Amino acid sequence: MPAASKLCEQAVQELFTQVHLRFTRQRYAIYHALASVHSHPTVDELFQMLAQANHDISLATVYNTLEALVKSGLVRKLSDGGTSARYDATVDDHLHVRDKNTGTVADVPADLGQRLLKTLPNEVLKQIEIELGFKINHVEIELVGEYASSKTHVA
Amino acid sequence: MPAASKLCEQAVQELFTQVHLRFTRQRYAIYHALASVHSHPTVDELFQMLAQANHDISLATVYNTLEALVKSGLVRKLSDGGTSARYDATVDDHLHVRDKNTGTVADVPADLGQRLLKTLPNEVLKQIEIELGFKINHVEIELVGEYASSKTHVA
DNA sequence: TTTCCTGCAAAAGCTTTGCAAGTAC
DNA sequence: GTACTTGCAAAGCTTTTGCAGGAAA
Repeated sequence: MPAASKLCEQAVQELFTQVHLRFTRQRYAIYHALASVHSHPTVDELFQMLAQANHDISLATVYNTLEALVKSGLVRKLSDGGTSARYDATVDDHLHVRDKNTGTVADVPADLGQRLLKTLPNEVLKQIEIELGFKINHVEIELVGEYASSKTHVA
Repeated sequence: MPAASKLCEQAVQELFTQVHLRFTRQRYAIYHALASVHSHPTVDELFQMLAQANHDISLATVYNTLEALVKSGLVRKLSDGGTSARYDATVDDHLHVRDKNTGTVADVPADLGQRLLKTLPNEVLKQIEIELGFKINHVEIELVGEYASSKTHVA
């Protein structure tokens, strides 16, 4: 499993080579930023982060690169509840928590997440694949709700 | 649980009253269309459906109404993998299957879905709520993959 | 050298909004 | 009668695209 454990240029370069992606300064910056951060940023948030870190990069490149990373399977595209997409450099199955009020997405601590994921009965998933003629690539679980403290603007 | 089992005007009107939504011809048409259909349409798909059924309605109203329905909890907003949102009139927890290639979302047959959902251990969910200070409103599970027959345009 | 990537700016989609007229309550 | 909805068109977002110059392999 190609986890983002080592983020030095060399490691990322190898990762890219494995999936036949050219290694560029911009792609490294984007992947590195995404893998270093625990939130699941939108394109624009990522763009801001990179801009502030003095990386000179264009918004279109962020879009293009993320699409390329998703296609290679190095990054996953998530739904935020709202208008724009969010991205996640962790591609193993894991749990997300989504705040209804803000759209932000956070990870559930690995141990708890695993406990929940491991309970999913494989034979049921297999049966779904057979009944629907559908190949499951991964399972996405989101706990939707709100933080106790975020009881702000609810209509 | 306010399920969309009876869709006559009266039933929907009651439903709306319960959640303090004014009952209008357009809102009825939108909710009825959404609840009658098994796919999980995008705003535009819904708008097309209504237009073809001779309902005279504006796109903005579809957006406004869906937002109102989501706020009242009568409808759920889903992520399609792509650019536009999808909507679902079934608010009980249930499983979705999302086709990577087309973005379409379908339901997993209720019996299979329930088998999977019932395995989720409540005590783990509770613990997540406590550890994160997060109130879980509902659980969203998506099986992402592709139909055996939809092996079309994959790069 | 060849092929792909980047950046810009322009275009295309999706969603929201202001406002006047209409409708539920 | 009052407050909320509708519909239109315009504005605001997010995302994609064409193309010329630049960089990786």
